[in-house]
Amino acid sequence: MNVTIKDVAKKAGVSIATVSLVLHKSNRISTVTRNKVLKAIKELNYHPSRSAKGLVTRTTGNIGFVLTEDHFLRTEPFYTKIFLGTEFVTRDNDYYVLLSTIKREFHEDDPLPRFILEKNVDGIIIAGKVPNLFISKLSKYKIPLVFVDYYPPQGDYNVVLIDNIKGGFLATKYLIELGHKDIAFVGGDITHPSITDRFIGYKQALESSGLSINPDIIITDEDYPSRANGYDAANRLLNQSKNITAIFACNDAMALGILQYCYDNGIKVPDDISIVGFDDVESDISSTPQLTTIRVPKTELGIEAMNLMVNLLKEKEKFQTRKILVPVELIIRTSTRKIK
Amino acid sequence: MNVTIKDVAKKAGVSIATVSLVLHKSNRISTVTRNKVLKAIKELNYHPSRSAKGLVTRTTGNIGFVLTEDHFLRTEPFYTKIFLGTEFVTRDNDYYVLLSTIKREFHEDDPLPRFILEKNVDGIIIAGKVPNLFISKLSKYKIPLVFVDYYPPQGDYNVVLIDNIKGGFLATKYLIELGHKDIAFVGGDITHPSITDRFIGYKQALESSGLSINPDIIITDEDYPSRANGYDAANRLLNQSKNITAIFACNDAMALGILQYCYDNGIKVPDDISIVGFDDVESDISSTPQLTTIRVPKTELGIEAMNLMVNLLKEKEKFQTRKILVPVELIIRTSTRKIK
DNA sequence: GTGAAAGCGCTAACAT
DNA sequence: ATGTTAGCGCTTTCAC
Repeated sequence: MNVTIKDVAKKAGVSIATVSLVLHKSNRISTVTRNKVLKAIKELNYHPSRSAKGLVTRTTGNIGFVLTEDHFLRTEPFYTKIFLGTEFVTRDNDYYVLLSTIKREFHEDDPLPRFILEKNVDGIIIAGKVPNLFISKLSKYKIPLVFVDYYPPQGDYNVVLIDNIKGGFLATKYLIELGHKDIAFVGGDITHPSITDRFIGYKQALESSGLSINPDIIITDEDYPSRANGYDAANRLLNQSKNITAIFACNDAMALGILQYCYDNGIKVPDDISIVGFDDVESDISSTPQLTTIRVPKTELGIEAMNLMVNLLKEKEKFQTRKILVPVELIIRTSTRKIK
Repeated sequence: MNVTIKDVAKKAGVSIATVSLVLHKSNRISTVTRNKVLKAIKELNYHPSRSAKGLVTRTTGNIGFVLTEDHFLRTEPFYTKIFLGTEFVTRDNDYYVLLSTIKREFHEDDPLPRFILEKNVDGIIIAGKVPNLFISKLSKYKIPLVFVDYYPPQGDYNVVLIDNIKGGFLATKYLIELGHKDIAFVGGDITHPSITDRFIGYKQALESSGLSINPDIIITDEDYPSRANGYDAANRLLNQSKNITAIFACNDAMALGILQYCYDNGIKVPDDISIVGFDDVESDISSTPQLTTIRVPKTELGIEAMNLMVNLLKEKEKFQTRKILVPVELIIRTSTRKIK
């Protein structure tokens, strides 16, 4: 059999209550006794049974992590890294993470993740955009929630977000500082909050520099910010507006598509045109030229989200909803250049 | 409070033992009683407490899933899909999956995943190549193991593998049937069992067709089967051996690198050279031409691994180690053509 | 500062 | 065919 609290108590010559007290950092235990107990725990390699603990405390020690299947399977391991960040935090916090995907299209009678139905998590972290219907069904369960990289359209929630506005601002500001004036914006699904914010940052940078916003060089009608759609957007954009000297793409995938289009059509980057992306994905093969971009600390997002959750669970009632903005950083590489 | 077995018993007008018996599909319960209980369970939306159950059965209901961090974060979601496969199976099997990554370089005093130290899993699935040191440290814990997409160099283990030999054979055989005779092999790390097997399949196909194996057109000294290394291998290969008409790359990443090299150097695919890959990766942007390849059912690998684990846990002692080979399939696209 | 004991929800051996 | 009950390992209240 496994070693239990009884074994520890016997070895340390104390009662099991004392062992429990030591484990919970109670200060009503003398240093001598505490050390005896700690020593016994170490020698026996004792680990408390989660089942027993859970039974009495009515907690599970599990945190659910939910995201849509397509997010989880994305080629760029964006959400995978967020997940990993949450996992890192739990290593020091005595929680386990249970991951479950849901369908991107969530229907009325689609099942919720089993850990929700069975109440087998103490809290749930939701990563990326999820269907509204899912959120509303989930709300009935009164489980603490933390959203990461997505803010639901309505309601007051705990969220951890990239500072997208700042990122859009930094990217655009940098291009302006390089002397660019005709700076195009290429976005995918502009209804996505992250893209909207990057676009806001773009506009703020232009305005703050006294540059006007030219709707002709703003492309936001692609349905998804993919590489292929970036290629397509570049095609439309560059054939129509000849005086563009720089493009801010809403993410690296689109930027890489634009880069590809330029390469295929003899447009030199950064000589003819400067390009800035967003995300800082590591491609399997690095692009030529290398992309100037906004670095998003993905793992950090997960770390922040799980820390938030852990605190939330610790403080219980008196916890107020919190918003955390994770800062981003401009990474200057070779897809941008100064112009006169 | 949550609804417990007592509530169900009261509602159904039976004892808690009867409820438990019904739950465990005992046949010593009359149909009438069973239905009463089932009805109460449904009406109360009762879910047994895992903690209580775990406490008495000394099980946790959790399965660990371990892989190296670099595997998990690979651009192509190969292992992510395997993981998802395991998750799918657990939805019907009342287990939860706990994922933990380990370092690719595992050192003597690196910590094992916490769920192992705390004995909080009933079994562990190990995906992809992991350090030998990790396996040997793990073995001390006497936890049932299933390996997926990797076979440890020594020991008798439960494994779920791709039929790599068959895949290598199918790919090469197809090229031979198209009339190719000078078929190069481009592999990455040839010491990796999967690559070794694909290479064996390659040789078997050549031999079975009476073709000789030409060491000059076999490149196996790249350290990792990446796109960049495929590019590099193509560079060396095609500058040195002018009469090659086809290349079997050990995976799609390398094949795409080769494709890129051909494109950059004016070599037409499939006109000048036919290329076959392995894995059937979906790229963010589909290559031109599209890659003929061997499809590997990734989710299926996870499903098989978890099924194996569930059965293993069910049968306990009398379980003999099992090997499962998951079949692969030739996917013919446009990177290959018949020659005269 | 420490211990005794109740009880969390369940399973399984035993009784009826 | 169904019920009674001990006990799994732990936390927590209450006594001392």
